[in-house]
Amino acid sequence: MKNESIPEPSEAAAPAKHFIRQIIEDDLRAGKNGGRVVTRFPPEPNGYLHIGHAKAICIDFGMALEHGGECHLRMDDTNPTKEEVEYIESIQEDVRWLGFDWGKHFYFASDYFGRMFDCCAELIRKGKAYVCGLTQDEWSKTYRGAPPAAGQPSPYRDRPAEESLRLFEEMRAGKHADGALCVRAKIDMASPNLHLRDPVLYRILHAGHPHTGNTWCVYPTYDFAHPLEDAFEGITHSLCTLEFEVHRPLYDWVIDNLDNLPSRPRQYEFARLNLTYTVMSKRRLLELVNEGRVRGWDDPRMPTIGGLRRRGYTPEAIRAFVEAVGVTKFESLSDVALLEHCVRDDLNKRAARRLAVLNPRRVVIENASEIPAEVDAVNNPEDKSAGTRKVPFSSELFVEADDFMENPPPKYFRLTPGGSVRIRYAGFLTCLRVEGDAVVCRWSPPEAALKVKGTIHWVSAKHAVPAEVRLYDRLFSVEDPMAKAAAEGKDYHEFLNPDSLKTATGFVEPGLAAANPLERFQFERLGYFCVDPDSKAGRLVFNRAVTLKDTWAKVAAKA
RNA sequence: UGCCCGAUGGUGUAAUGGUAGCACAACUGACUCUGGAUCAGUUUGUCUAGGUUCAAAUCCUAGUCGGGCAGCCA
Repeated sequence: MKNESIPEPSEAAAPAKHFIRQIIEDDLRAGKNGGRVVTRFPPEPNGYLHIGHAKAICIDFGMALEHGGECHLRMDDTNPTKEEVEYIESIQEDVRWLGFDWGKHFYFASDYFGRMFDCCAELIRKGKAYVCGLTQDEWSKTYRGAPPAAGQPSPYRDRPAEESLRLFEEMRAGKHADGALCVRAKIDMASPNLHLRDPVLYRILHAGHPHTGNTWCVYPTYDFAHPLEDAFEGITHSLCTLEFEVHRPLYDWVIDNLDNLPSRPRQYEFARLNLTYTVMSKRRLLELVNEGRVRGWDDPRMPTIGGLRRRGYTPEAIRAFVEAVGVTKFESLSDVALLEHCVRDDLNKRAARRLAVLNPRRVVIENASEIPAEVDAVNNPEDKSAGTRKVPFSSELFVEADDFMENPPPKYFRLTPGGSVRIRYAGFLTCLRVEGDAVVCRWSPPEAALKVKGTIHWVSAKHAVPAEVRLYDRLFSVEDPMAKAAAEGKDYHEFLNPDSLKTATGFVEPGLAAANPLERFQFERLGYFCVDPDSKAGRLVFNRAVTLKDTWAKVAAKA
């Protein structure tokens, strides 16, 4: 049935074979890991997820999904002094919203504390780890050393295994204060890679843990815990960001020096996502919230998943963006315009069209007796199945103030004195005169087929419903606020965009009064908008996700 | 400073020794009851210097620039 001369459409749509896809597919071809692909997304529950995490989520879950594997969601909670339960819920919500499913594979690193303790004891028994009594200060100032110079061995390095084992048990039993002792791997004090100079495997932390409570007062470090978590869960491809590259030899050391681990995971690193006109670090985002620069973690200007969701961005758009950005080891700065393109591209196909006027100008129709009571409007020209709706019409309209000019510049295609325009779905208006704040017009039916160059949107003044419309723009006015601040010795706050939020009180067509929170629409000729959760019956609130492309704005800006 | 990693148009990426391609952005034009969408087109690129090779973005060496590491953070 297939016509061989027509190329497979899937070929053109095939996603880029980035290096991680390449590795996974090579492994599969070579029959590694029994043909299984198991990945994991391991957030530390110490903050809200942002679009940078979305990239990692799409890669972690995406690679598994694409190759018939599974992806585990794992809370990497090895440091009770930094983590909070509050975030565990929101992380799950965000991953789910992005469209990914971990099935039954929801784990906590802390669930493995018992096994990890045993692994550490095994290393001690083998003479590959020891309990060290040096203070942090002594270690970093006099023993660790700084490359190219080698470090000096800890005086405790050759402590007999039995003694270390006994002390390790005492650490667990709570007999020692925070920092008094720690367990170190015995690797190489002369290594040019500092992570191999007897790194800490276990430390004492007398702190309540959000998940294990007071069961433990010794906790494994990331470097010891992570390879174990991966091995315990049978992870095949442990994908993380570039800053862990130098940790990989230690990751491998842990796995290679332990017997009876159930699997042999491999770590691969890719570049994290950076976006223009925003900041991405948890610390900076927290500052913006705490300083009241934004209204909260889910403020629609924030690059958090919660913020993007509230702004009206779709999971599909975010996933398309991540795919478009690609996966490499190059630390790049991606243009937020590409994200916005993905949002428009998705919403154009799916969002129902509605009429709304943000900055009203009153129009009075003189031949009121000739006008219809309502008109038919197409819900989505990109999707016939969306159907049509009735929109009430009357002799008094609101149009956008920008759509009328008494002294128009050249190439202005909208309403002008003596001129005519089409009004969307409802025939034509010809401007007769201006009377006070009102533009007086004569109405003509669609059949009149007046020759006009423009179409403007409108709402019937007596039927329209008032709405608060929040117009968002970029949070910062420069592409790379952190880099610019560093280069110019300034504070990044100086580059905050003072106009990142403008509020308009507009009017929307009456059907919109019944819209649900987070429902998305295109307001014709204006952009894509989303019902804010603040919205209530009688007090509608919309967020602008993104404007429509506006070529007139460019022409006007040049003139 | 030592080690590790990286460098392709304005931005993000592809090309796996054999015609430097795609997307976004920008700019033209066509079309249009959204100055939207769509369609057609244009501009712009292999960090530098050597080497290997019939042939180098790709391999080698050196340099330049950028990023990372030097927590008992992750």
